[in-house]
Amino acid sequence: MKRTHHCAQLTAADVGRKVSLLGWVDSIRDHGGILFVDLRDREGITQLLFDPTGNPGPAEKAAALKPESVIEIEGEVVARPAETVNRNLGTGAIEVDCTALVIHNLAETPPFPIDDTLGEKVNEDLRLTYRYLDLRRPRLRRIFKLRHRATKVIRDYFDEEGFYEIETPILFKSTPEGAREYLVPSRLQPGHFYALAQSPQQFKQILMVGGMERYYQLARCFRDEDLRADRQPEFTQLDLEISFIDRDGLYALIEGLMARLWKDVLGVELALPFPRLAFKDAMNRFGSDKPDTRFGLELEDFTADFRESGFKVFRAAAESGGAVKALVAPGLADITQGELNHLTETAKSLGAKGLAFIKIEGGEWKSPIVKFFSEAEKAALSERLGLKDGDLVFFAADAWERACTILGRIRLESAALLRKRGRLEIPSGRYDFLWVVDFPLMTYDEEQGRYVASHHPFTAPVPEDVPLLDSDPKSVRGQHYDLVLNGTELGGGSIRIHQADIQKKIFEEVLKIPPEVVETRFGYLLRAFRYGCPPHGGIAFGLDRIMALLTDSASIRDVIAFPKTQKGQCLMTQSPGPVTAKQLKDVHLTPLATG
RNA sequence: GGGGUAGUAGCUCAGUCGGUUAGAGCGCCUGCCUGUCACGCAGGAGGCCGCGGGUUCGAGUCCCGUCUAUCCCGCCA
Repeated sequence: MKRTHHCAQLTAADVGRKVSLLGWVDSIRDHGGILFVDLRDREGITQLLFDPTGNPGPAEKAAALKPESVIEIEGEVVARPAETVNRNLGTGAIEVDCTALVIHNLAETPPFPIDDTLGEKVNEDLRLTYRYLDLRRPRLRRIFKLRHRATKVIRDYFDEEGFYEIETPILFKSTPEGAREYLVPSRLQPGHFYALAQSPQQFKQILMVGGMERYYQLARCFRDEDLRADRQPEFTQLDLEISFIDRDGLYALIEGLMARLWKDVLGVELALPFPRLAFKDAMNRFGSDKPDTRFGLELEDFTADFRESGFKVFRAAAESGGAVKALVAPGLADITQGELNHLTETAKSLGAKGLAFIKIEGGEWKSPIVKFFSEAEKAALSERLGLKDGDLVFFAADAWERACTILGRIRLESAALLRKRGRLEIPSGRYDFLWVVDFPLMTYDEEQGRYVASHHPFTAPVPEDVPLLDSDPKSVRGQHYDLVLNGTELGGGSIRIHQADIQKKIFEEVLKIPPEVVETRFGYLLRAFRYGCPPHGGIAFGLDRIMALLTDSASIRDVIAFPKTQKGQCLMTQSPGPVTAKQLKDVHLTPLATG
């Protein structure tokens, strides 16, 4: 089998050349006598000519072809008649006059069109069932080409920066502190289980203790949690860890990586360095710890203005240490009742009791609550929000973080409504990177009645906040950082604790994990920290999320070759599936009676 | 676990107020066609209206349940 060229290669310069091409039949145009085939391979399309007068054998065979069949041809490159040149095709000036045709695989009719515009609309479950057909669409071919290029750039960059690529175990032990894990029963150790690694976190820290200094990995990770458009049960992390580095060093390293990725993959120059925003400011201004800063619509704080308000709901929030936040959607006073109901439901799903609003129409404030406002309160709103006719104002009054979160969500929804009306434009090709920093090290978990690590328990506190660990844990800031792009969290990491005594204190005294549990789960790590542990830090990125942004994909399923559905199934292979009684017996499992 | 959306021909969809034989475009099959490139022309086949139950003289249409996909909340150290 010889292939002299691929299907995007031949041009007018090749006229007269004898060539051999292999690929898929993209389309057939049978004119009764003469017959054209568009031959497609990974690289492009070349038109084949089957002429019954010149080469009756191949032409007769070609009449039996069906789309998506795999064929091999030999022929001569000929110039197309001037008036039939296809300028939309790189190879449109020529065609191959076929002298031989081998049909390697005559395809059945595909269940859906292999076409970008038509195929995009086809139900995803059908496309996933026949993923190999979906993958033939140009859009997906481009995605996986770009994914390959991106991982190549990543490997080159870290190689130049002195990193080692090191693999860590996927079969790990259960560490119930984090995400729910996939359990793997051990055959050799009856009653014991591995857990599939939810991230290489602990191993990469041990690699630092092991003196590797600079580690990275494109690591497959597993989490048995409910899925979303940006979450799959198995996904790929770009994971790295560095000894002897501080936060600024890490920011510069990662900014260099992103700049290289965007340049080499998309040809886009990113402005460096990325802005940094404290968690508190991100919440106050955007109502999110992963703010989309491509548009304004920032939140304003009116807590002080309503501390003595006649409007009980606002006063109560302000008096009890919460916040009163407001958001203007310019020109959205024409919101429909349905849209407003939807926003209210959204606010309620986040714990709001309702969604207070004011429509400004014809110089009047139309709102169920405005009658409770004093003139001073109205003046404060009017002045600080710069209200104009046609504007719509939303309010949230609640505990600070909840009030921010609610309005943050309303901000995104309002932006979507404004975009739909053509009143807000977010240019495609705009990439707003930013670092979110100064996260609280702990947050108090009402359900468990104790503090839990906001990021993970290995995050080092900001040095000047260490004295507060005992007195006021919730105001201790962690040396944690998230990289956010256009409202998506690309990744996060931290400078780690590298001293056994501080790590033990965090586990036992702050997080209140019983010492014996600390010993079984993390004993080996604490032990390692006692034998010369370098200061270190790292970060991990969702490679799938990065690829989704680089390829403008709505879901990471588009950038994963064989993704799973929201119920965690692979529709093509029908996994997960049942196993035999013997298999269960081998791993010492007995099924529970169900139903 | 909860909320939203969708499910009608192979695909994408339409289907009025509950009414007679459920339609369209693409695809598929047959025939014709020697310069097309979304080739064209003529003809044809193709339906458990996701599934189950209910209301009704009558259900694709209304009600209840259920399944699947998807979006979101919870969850994701």
